[in-house]
Amino acid sequence: MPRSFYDTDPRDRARCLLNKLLVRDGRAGRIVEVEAYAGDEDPASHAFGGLTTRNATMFGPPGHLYVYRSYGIHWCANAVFGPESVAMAVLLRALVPVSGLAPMRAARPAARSDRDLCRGPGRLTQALGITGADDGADLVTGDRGVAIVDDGTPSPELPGVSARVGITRALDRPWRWYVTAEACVSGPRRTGPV
DNA sequence: CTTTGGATCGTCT
DNA sequence: GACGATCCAAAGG
Repeated sequence: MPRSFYDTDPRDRARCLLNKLLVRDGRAGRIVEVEAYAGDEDPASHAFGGLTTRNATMFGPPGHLYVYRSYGIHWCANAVFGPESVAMAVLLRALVPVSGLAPMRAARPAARSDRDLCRGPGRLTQALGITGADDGADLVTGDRGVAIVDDGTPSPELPGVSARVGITRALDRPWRWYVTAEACVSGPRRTGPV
């Protein structure tokens, strides 16, 4: 994806990431669930309240990877959106495994089936081997082996839409999008289509 | 299938 | 000193 793809408001463009590929060295998965976080306008965003050491990558140029530690245990991966100094991002919540299944299984012995390899934000980073060391990687150039690429598969015309998962504030904002009827979408219950 | 509780630690108050 | 943009195993229907 070109840099310009990311240099805009993720609330308008996050759904365009659906069906794109997240690639990590020999492993790849199709993005089927995303959430937009709108910086200082969004009480649920890590950037709400301004620049800190943790969220600094979100304030940088678009098209980079923002990785943070969740609940002290897991890593979660975002694509940074919007111009420099504007801290917006899209959380990648689920993938359909496409290639490199063997190393994914090795990285996630707890997964009972391939469906669970990348179903959830903490799980997909574990399956692809993404950690805090990858924070700041350039998704456009793939300078550190992580990239988002378009293989020609179009995004769904009518993605599912819902409130974001796992947050306690700004629950009224419908900024989660997913591929309807896709078994690898996360959550105990999948919300219905639009 | 659903619910529940524990793990674990960097970050910000 | 509290609290997460979570996951997993265990237990009950």
